[in-house]
Amino acid sequence: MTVLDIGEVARRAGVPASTLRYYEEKGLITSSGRHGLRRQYDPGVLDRLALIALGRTAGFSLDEIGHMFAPDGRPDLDREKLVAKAVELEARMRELAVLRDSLRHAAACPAPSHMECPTFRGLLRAAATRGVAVPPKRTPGPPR
Amino acid sequence: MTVLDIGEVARRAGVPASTLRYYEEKGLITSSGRHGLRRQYDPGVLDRLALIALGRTAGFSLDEIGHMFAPDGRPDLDREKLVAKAVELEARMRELAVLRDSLRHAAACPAPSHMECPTFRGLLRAAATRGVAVPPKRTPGPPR
DNA sequence: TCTTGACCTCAAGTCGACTTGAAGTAGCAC
DNA sequence: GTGCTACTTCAAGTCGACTTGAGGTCAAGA
Repeated sequence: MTVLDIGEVARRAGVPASTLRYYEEKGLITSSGRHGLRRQYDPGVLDRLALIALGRTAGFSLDEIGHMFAPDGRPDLDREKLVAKAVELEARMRELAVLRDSLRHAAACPAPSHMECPTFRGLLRAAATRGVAVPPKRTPGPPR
Repeated sequence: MTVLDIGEVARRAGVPASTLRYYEEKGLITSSGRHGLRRQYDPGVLDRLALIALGRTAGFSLDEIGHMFAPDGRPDLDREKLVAKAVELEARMRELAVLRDSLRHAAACPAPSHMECPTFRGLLRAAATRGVAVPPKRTPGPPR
């Protein structure tokens, strides 16, 4: 009954139509039909898009997210994977906490050069020896 | 006196030589000379690389990091930027915390389908309306 | 009926941070 | 003097997630 035009879905989900087409091509969403040329979606796609958005912010790739749907289209989340991701998030959070403290310290440190501050140097050593951690990605956003 | 061969620097800093060349090309590091064709670095480059690594894990781009060095090569960190980054990190951490809790909930939730769990749906709504947050980048690692 | 504007397809481009490959060179051990 | 090997340069390729552009279609409103 209530089918949504791609433009409507784009508006409601807050993503460009091009992204919807891309997701469809990748098999992440399905259009329920066409109105002329135009894709129509049923409202459930909004939940699905929300789940995709959620997965993205949790750091899952689109491919991984694709595997989170059962053939019938319902989410079929692997609970072990979820827990694993939670653990991963936690590690990342700890890293970020250290970093945040260090940044604050560096900002407040009275040493004339940061290089003369023992705390800062200690931090550097840690960063250097721990190997480069996974950097958070900057908002990709529309190029240009 | 003690100058380091590029291979030595690579080994000590834990980055491939190609990365060092790339950083040099970008103006992030400087080689102190050559031994034949080979780049030589003085030991200070290790600190600099550590600082670069640190900046990367804090989420600064290489370009931003490039601006963190004074012309004399000493770090010249803009304290306001550091604080701003700390604030940004904090926000990101809060996001991650929410996400972690949600993942854990989803993993433990007894509802037959996640879609029937009110908590999960609430989470989805949040993810959907908040707009897609900055996803953490996955370890880039060597392609292939 | 005509226009308009939102959609369509498909190929190619973008972004950052590197890596890879081909072809060449030079210091050091023998 | 010969090899080996670790370096050199330069251009091009890679990765994921999209976006952009050119050229085309079509339903609905005037």
